[in-house]
Amino acid sequence: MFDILRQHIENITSSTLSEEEALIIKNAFVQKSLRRRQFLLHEGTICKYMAFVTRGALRIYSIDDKGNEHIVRFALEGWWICDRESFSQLTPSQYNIDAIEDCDLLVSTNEQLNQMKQLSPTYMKFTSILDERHYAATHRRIQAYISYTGEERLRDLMNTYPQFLLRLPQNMIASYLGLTPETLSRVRKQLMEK
Amino acid sequence: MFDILRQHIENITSSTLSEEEALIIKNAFVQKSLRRRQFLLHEGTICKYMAFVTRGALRIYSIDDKGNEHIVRFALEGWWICDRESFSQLTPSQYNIDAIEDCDLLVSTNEQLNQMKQLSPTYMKFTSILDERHYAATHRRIQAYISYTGEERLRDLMNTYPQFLLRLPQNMIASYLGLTPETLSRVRKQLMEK
DNA sequence: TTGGAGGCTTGACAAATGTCAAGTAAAATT
DNA sequence: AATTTTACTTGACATTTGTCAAGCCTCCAA
Repeated sequence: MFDILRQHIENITSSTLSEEEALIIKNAFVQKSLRRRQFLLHEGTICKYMAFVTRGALRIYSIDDKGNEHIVRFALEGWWICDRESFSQLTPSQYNIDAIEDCDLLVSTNEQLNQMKQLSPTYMKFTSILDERHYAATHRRIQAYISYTGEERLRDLMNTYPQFLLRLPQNMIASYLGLTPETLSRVRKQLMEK
Repeated sequence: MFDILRQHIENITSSTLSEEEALIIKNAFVQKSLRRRQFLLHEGTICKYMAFVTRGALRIYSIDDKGNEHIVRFALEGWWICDRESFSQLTPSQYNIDAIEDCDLLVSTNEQLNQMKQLSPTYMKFTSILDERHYAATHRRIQAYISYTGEERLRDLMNTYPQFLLRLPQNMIASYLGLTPETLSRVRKQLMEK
């Protein structure tokens, strides 16, 4: 299972990990499995783990005053998930993370990650590439919200992450897009007709 | 002018810069001034500079098919601005950055920043703290868009960045919130009446 | 001083999205 | 397989937001 992570790091950084470095990284992670609907993080608690997904799907979401869920992000195989604000500043999280499907994860703590950055230049490079990508992705997402209608955001999602539409339930897609399930249903229909 | 940046770095990192480190950092930046309406970045070009604002205000925005401007972010004194995707990956930017007021900036290139990270542990710490903060801020912003109405986003802005409302024109605030100027005007009125 | 130009507000109407309720389809559980 | 729960769709209507047009105000430049 660690091989998936190893290959992922090597792909992203275009480097080969020495056996020594690979061992350091391997030792920094613990294997963890979640059944559907189990939680990795509960609102109000501190996010202790950064998780790499080797199988399954998760979501991070908040719950507003009226009890509505708002999904901020999904994570599928090869993605990372955690509430980074809570994780790095040790503050109680406003978010929940739970499994949409049964999942296999490799989890690590903040101390272990920091140590790894010290010990492995490749891992350091890896995290900074991920940070850049995340930066770009969130920028694009904000852009989409301030500029696009629901239909345009759906079309954008179809181009950017078509897997989501095949794999995740409509009500979650709707929440991710900032729409109600009813509106998404109608917008989908309109889009079909074109 | 460099003293503002130096103190900023010291504040954020809770460290004191040695004279040697301070010099390294100082040498990595060049002073640059912009008059109102002058551009730091034009759409379609590569973003060569990361800018620290010592005086004035700027915005980063895109222009859609219909010619509407969409402001992604503002930068006031003590803030940083650049299109980081273009900056670090050397791709043409989809964004424009221009001065809302006359500005004084300290600008640096990607190579210089990377070199600085190598040479100054304090600067390295500084950038990772900023990354974390940026991460948290964009998360909150996405959150606001998927959960809030226009009125709620305005109220949120009043709590988070009250300076914006005093200093920046309404039409830009509207664009930042993803509303038309007309809608913002009405929403403001409603909020006053409460 | 005066004449724009741009920014802000308001009104009337249109389009997009939300809410509530009902019905149907699909999936999970027994 | 039967039952129960959950997800999805649709209709009717309410709310929010956008669009277009007009008017007012302020600031700046001629």
